[in-house]
Amino acid sequence: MAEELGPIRAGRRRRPGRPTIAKITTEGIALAALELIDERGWAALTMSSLASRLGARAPSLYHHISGQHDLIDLVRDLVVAEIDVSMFKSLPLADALRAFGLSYHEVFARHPNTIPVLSVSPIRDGRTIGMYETVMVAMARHGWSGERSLEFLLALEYVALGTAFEWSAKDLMISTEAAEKFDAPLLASYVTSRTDQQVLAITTFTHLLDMLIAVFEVGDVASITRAGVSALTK
Amino acid sequence: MAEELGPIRAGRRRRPGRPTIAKITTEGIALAALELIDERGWAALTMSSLASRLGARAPSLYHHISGQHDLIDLVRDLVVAEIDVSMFKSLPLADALRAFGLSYHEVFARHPNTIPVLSVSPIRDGRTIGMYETVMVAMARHGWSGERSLEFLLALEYVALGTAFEWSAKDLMISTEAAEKFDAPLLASYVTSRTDQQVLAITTFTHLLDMLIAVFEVGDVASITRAGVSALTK
DNA sequence: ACCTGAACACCGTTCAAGT
DNA sequence: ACCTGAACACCGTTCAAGT
Repeated sequence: MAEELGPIRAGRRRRPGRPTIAKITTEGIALAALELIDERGWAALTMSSLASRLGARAPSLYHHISGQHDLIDLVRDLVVAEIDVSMFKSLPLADALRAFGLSYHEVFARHPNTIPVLSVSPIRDGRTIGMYETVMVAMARHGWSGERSLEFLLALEYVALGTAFEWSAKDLMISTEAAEKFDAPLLASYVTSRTDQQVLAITTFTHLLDMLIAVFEVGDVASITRAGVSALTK
Repeated sequence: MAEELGPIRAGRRRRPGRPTIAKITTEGIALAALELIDERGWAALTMSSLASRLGARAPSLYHHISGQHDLIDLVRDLVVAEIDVSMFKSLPLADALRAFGLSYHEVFARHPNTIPVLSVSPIRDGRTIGMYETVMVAMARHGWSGERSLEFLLALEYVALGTAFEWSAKDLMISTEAAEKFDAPLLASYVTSRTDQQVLAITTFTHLLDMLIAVFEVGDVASITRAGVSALTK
């Protein structure tokens, strides 16, 4: 005899209704979002693609996050969690800053696709604020002024994010093809010769980091004169 | 008697058909796009809003550009056109690099909303490639290696774009509210004390630029040792 | 409480119709 | 050649219906 199902079983997919155990958690959303960005970039992070990676539908996400806006904070929190700040408890300031800078760079070189959005979105998560505070406190303990501390930290970030993105992201900023197309032979030769991108990124960043530390160790950067540095011998 | 108009005059707006003089030009699109970004940011740059600023409809734009993709190149071309590179013909290298850096920073401080997209999109326009080549040629003439030239130029860009964006864009990266909310008193006090954002941005950038020039003037940045710079007296 | 389909307002882009 | 409305496939988000 005909079962009495009617339109209720018209489709083959799960019908609405609260599951006995939740399918989705905020942590799960964060992890899936970072995975998606690492693999395919922010443009691929749609509510639909994110939900399907979690075995659910886009509207379900709104029970756990308030909108796309929240995704940025969740992803930043995950990435910043990978940055080591423990060295400020044990090492002298200059050594700690170097180790911190290397860790910061390393983490973003591992997640270069996060940079385009994270580098231009206001910071709203506690973990990142906490990281800044840790660095600032260590600097203050060594007598650095607020201005000097902020200038150093921001310069470190710009250079770290810039090199990590420039040499790790899928699309390089300057392509050999573009340089050749517009008849810039010198630039083309420089760009082409950067063969091992990953190694060069770390080398370049390390040079710039050491330079920053050396200069800021002396005092406020305003006190460094061009004549002074020029007088240096190798 | 009823005029025989039917659906033809149903609306009051212009019907399709080629106008005797074109309403839109590629230059007009570029200028309108930059205006829109300066005023309201990239998110506000929709095909619809752009077309309406030109007195046309979104599909019309496709007769002049191939898609959103092209807008980035057009906007970059306009912005880079404002950067002065004439100093490389007249000034000694160090002075030319300083004047160039200041011009570069000034232009992006005037168009901070362009930074989030321009700083992470591959360069495809001839004017920007030409700017790089000009700087590279001047450096090569003074014996700078390709590696040294690229490292300097990229470091200059990261720092210039970073400071221009940090202190000029509508949303600051670190807000006093966030620092207070997450109990980071030192950071909060530093951020709060940055009262005159515009002036500080230029000051900070100038310090870092002078530092970069001083260090790179000596040689490849790899040759600068921490001990060497630390030995500097004020 | 939490998942869902349907619905809404908006995108970018294509295309045939019109001059 | 160039402008247009209509149409399409896709967004993010809301909400009532369902458990």
